[in-house]
Amino acid sequence: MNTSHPLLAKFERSLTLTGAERDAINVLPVRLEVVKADQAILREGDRPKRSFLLVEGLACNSKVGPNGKRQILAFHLPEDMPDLASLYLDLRDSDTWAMTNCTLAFVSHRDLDRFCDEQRRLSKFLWRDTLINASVHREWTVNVGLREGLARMAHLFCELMLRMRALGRAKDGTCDLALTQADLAEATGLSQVHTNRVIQELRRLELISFARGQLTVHDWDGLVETADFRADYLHLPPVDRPESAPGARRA
Amino acid sequence: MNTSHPLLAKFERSLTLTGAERDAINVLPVRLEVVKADQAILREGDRPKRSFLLVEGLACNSKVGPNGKRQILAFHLPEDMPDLASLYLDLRDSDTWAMTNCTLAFVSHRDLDRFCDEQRRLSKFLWRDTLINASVHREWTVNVGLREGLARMAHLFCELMLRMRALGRAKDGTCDLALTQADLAEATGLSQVHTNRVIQELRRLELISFARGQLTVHDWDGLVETADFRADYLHLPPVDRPESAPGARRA
DNA sequence: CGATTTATTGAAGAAACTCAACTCGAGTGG
DNA sequence: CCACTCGAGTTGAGTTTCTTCAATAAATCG
Repeated sequence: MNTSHPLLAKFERSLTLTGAERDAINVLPVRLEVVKADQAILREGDRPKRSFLLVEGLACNSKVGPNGKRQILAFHLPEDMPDLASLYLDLRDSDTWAMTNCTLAFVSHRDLDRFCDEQRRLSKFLWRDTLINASVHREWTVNVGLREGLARMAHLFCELMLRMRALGRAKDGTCDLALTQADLAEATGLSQVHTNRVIQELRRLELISFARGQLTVHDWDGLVETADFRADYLHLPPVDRPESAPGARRA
Repeated sequence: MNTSHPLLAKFERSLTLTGAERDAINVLPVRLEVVKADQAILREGDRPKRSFLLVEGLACNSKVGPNGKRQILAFHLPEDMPDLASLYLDLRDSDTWAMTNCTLAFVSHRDLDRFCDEQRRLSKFLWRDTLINASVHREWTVNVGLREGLARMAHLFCELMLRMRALGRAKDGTCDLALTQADLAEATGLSQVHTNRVIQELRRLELISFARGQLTVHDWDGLVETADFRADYLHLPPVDRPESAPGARRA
């Protein structure tokens, strides 16, 4: 059981911390909470007094549209802070859902605000984190607005695989992703039926497997090509482990 | 000719500044530049060393998709800072275009970074500004992913009218918007032909007029309803002028 | 005024949607 | 251990929305 501060892992994945910075993080009071799968963590209209880091689990950000249908706007993986925005934007403008059982580390806005005043470098890193979020949103708009079904789904798989990989949670082109086809439909703006057909096509092309909450990329280059995927928008930290490509071609 | 600092107007629209804050802003070196209509201001892949405030004109943020088609991701009106993100996110992930002749006020990242360190309240306001940008991106994803053509276009008109209004640039439900139907098509992810038909339908329903770079809303409530529009996501400052609704019903 | 955008129209076709039924697999409880 | 249930995935068929192509009208600009 590791008792280190949940925020440490997040910062240390990208930064080399000074002693003072590390101390400031360790001193930041956090409160761990667990949310069951398919429960709302935050709702549109909420005015949270604290933000949280996703320690473990899979969450999503979504909005409900006219016909009652839901649009998923982002998936959140461990070390994400899906609600950092509420620190300086009182009113929540979308919902956040736990897709699996999630462990959350809450920090009060009061403490976080002071932390940002005192730890300028780390504050800028957090700001940057919210900017990357916005960049991902932009790419999703392109995805939904411009790409047809097959490319759209392929693009989503590319993003998820790379992000999981960056967290060290993908091995040999395989990672756990507890998503149903219905979830993928809501994320791509496609119907469930069409989502199913698109996934079948991706399988037929031998680009991926996706079943029982597990994604495997068989042909990374092929997937990237059908997705028109360029990873820049994710602003991922440079890969330090020399593990070559995310998945070998025709693995 | 007003010679006051371009950033002052932006801050003062939402905040009551202290003398020290006002001084800090006035001391911030800016450089005014003009960009002609249909010129790129920034490109994907750029690494700007300065950010800018849009002083006058209309700009947009966009990305080019697989088929060479362009998706517009946001429209930028005066007092916006379309590229504030580059302050803490080196690599530009989208293009910024001037849609009309634009006047830009550039501030170097070095100066802006120091400004943010020293002026904590104003720094948070700028951070908040980027968070609102992200919120708008989210709503656009919903727009493109969930709403059908008519509602999608109506939604865009609602947003633009409210934002122009918040700037005091709309009178009697009318505002100048130098956009072509092709621009609107790129912003909504619809084809030009379909965009044209959708706009005709909005006219037929007597909700709006849109011609020669001028938008008029004839029936705000009706437009809001067909758009499924809720303004929360814009996080607009509370309306101080008691000018009732943006446009009277069946004006 | 002629040239060049911008807007509009018609018609055929593609992509994706809805509805409805059916299969499959993983529990659960008798 | 088997029948049952329930969620997830799959299939077929008809329909809608939107696209593309191509041509025409109207507005704008030098």
